[in-house]
Amino acid sequence: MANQIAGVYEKIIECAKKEFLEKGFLNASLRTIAAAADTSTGSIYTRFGDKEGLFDAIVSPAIDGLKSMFLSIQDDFHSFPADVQKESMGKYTKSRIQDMIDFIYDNYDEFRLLLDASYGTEYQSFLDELVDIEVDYTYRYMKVTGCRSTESGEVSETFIHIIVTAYFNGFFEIVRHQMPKKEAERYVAMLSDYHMAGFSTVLY
Amino acid sequence: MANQIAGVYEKIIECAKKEFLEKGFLNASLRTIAAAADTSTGSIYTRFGDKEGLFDAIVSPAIDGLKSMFLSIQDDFHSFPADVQKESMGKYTKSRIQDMIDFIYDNYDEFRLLLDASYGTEYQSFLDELVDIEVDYTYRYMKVTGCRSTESGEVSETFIHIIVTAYFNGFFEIVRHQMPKKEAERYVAMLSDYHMAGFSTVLY
Amino acid sequence: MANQIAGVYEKIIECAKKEFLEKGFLNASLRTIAAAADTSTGSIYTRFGDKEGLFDAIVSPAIDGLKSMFLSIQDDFHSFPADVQKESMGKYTKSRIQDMIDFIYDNYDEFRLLLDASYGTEYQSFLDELVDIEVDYTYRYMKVTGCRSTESGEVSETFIHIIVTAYFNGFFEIVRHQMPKKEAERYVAMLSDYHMAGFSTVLY
Amino acid sequence: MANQIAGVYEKIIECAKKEFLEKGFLNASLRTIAAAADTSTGSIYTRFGDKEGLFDAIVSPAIDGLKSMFLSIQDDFHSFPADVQKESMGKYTKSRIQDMIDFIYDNYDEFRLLLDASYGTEYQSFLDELVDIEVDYTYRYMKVTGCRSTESGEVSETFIHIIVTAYFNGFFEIVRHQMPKKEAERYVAMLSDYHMAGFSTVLY
DNA sequence: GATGAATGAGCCTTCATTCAT
DNA sequence: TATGAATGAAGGCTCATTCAT
Repeated sequence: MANQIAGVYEKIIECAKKEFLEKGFLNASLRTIAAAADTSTGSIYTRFGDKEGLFDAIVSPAIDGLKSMFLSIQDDFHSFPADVQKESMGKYTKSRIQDMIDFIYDNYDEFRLLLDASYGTEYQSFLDELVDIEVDYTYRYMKVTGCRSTESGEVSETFIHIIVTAYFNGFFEIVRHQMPKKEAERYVAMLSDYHMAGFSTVLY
Repeated sequence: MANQIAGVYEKIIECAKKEFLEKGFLNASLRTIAAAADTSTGSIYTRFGDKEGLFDAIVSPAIDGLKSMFLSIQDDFHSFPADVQKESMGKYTKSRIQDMIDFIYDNYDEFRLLLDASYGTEYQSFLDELVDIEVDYTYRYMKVTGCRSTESGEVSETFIHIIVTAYFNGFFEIVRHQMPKKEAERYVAMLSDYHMAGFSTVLY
Repeated sequence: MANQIAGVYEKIIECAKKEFLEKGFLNASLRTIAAAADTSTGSIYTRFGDKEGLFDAIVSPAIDGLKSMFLSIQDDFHSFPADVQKESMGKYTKSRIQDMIDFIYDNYDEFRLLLDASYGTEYQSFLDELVDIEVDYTYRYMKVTGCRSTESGEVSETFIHIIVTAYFNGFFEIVRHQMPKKEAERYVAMLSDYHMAGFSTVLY
Repeated sequence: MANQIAGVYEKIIECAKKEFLEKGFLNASLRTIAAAADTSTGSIYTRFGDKEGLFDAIVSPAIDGLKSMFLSIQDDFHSFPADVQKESMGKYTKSRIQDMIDFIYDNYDEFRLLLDASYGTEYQSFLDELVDIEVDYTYRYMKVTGCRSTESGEVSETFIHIIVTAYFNGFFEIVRHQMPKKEAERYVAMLSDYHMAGFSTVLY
């Protein structure tokens, strides 16, 4: 059984990144990618199944990494006692967010792909998963801290969903705007304050 | 005089809406649209110039309507004396936002098109124009009300841009999530509070 | 019965000239012409039958004019006695050729159309008719002046045809090269000498 | 290894020749060609890139062959001493021209394509290259043999260009008129004499 | 006669995917 | 497993011409 030629996988990934970034998923051409990677279209299919599989391969490690990082951040936080959660929320969040920024800037192209070139893909709205996680934990947080806003019906689940989405959208502007990292860090800090304030208005 | 056959224009628009909504701009097929509308591809070209022209015809009245409504809201508000602006801001905004919601729900499909199916189109980021307007007026408001946050450099223009974008993105979730109108109204109200609070945190 | 609107015919002709010159017959668009002439495609069909008819209308007066001028030149010359023909040939030809040059420069665009933009048209090789006439008279001339080259078989009809074609092609380079008229006159003179010399080599 | 199916290339070429000859480049249809060759349009693109590439593939070997043959003829001749050039000119030319005729008749369809069906193609005026070469060498010849006509200004460059063009046009009438080869040979011989005579009239 | 919308075949080209080698 | 040619549907678009008004 012949093994796959070493290095081709990586080269395809590399060239595909470029092509997808340039033209978007829908307008990218597998032939162009194969040619740039000095290989055949067939070898893309062997490795990645199809066009979407290729996109997936590029992008899913970044997603998974971010997601699991995000999950562990949340888990850690929510394992604190309720009162600790309540008082450390702001501080804690801020400190851990830096890890996420680091991760994003270590995988910058992948996130640009996700945000700017994923139309036509299952990742079209990759934010949603992150949002869902955050929403989930927000609920737990509210329950634990005795926040009644949702139970009373004043605040619907959809609303929470939306503001969390807003938060993440805002967050990822650091990618969409291709901000230098230093700048990004300042913005995210302000954005957090901004949302924290909004949050307090709504949840109490 | 060779007039266009009555009703064909409307039928094309109607079928195009459906097709675009279903497949997105890029994947929509003019042939399919023409067939569904019982006419020829040529007749689409007669009426709309090209594929983008067709999309444009569907969507631009909605955009123009919303934009001009938005502009007049802003103009009205900013013609008040500074102190009136400052105290009436929240109330005023809320009352006029209802008009926008009404307008959006009167042109719901068009806005869904704009938000979910415009990839590949000049409207790819139709929000940006709205955002620009709002940002503009926000600056005027800050100047008039003596807010120093931007001048001091604490708050950069980019940041303002981003939070305004966040606000509009949040706002249009009522379309993306296809919320029933009643629900939408409540959400927007809360969203406004939410952002107003964030705003106060940042601008003072 | 409604008459055709005055001036439209001329305007169509004028705009069509421009379009044909620019794009060639095949790539020219009747719609473009109609639009430029502030009229409808239909009105082109009323006046000219079809695309080729339009080209024809522009170009055939120039052709007919040149042809009849050419014929009368030939007729005049060939009504001279044989000996007069023989000795005056060079001089006569030269003097009358000036008339043709004048005519061509008075209808310059039309001849450019004929030479550069007639592909796809029955005029693709408009020279041929002129050539045929000239060949005809050349034969008469040879018969009258007792030239035996063709009868002996040394010179075939096809050959004569070809060198006459060569002559006319050379002649019309004044159009293809868009030579200023003064320049054209000098060239044609030299070209005539050139061909006269070649002719004498072959016919005796 | 995915090789092209044997014989398809040739079959496409063959069918394309026919189609181009029949309808000219612009009006020829790739679909028709593909169908006639029992293959898909895509396979034309695989092999030839595009419509023009297909035309090119048919025609460029013939062009290149003729051009290089022509160049080597000229080079050989111009490597003779001036006096040899002057006296052997006629004889030499004639003998080598036979090679060109042979080559043309060995690639007859290709030259018909070039002359009658290349409108819309970069070969639209394939003669010009040949003419340029000839003009070039003509100048060298005049310099070497001490001909002063051009330096004195009596004969302009344009004029030389035109008569050389005339010569080549005359030459290729053997293709345009689809002359039998034997006939062609006789004609070309006479044409050469004819032009040689004209040439002497003008250049001395 | 004038209009110009309608027609619909036809154009070249591109593409993801398949599959014989 | 690698290759890359083959497929052939589908794409947007243009056009000369027709014909109802």
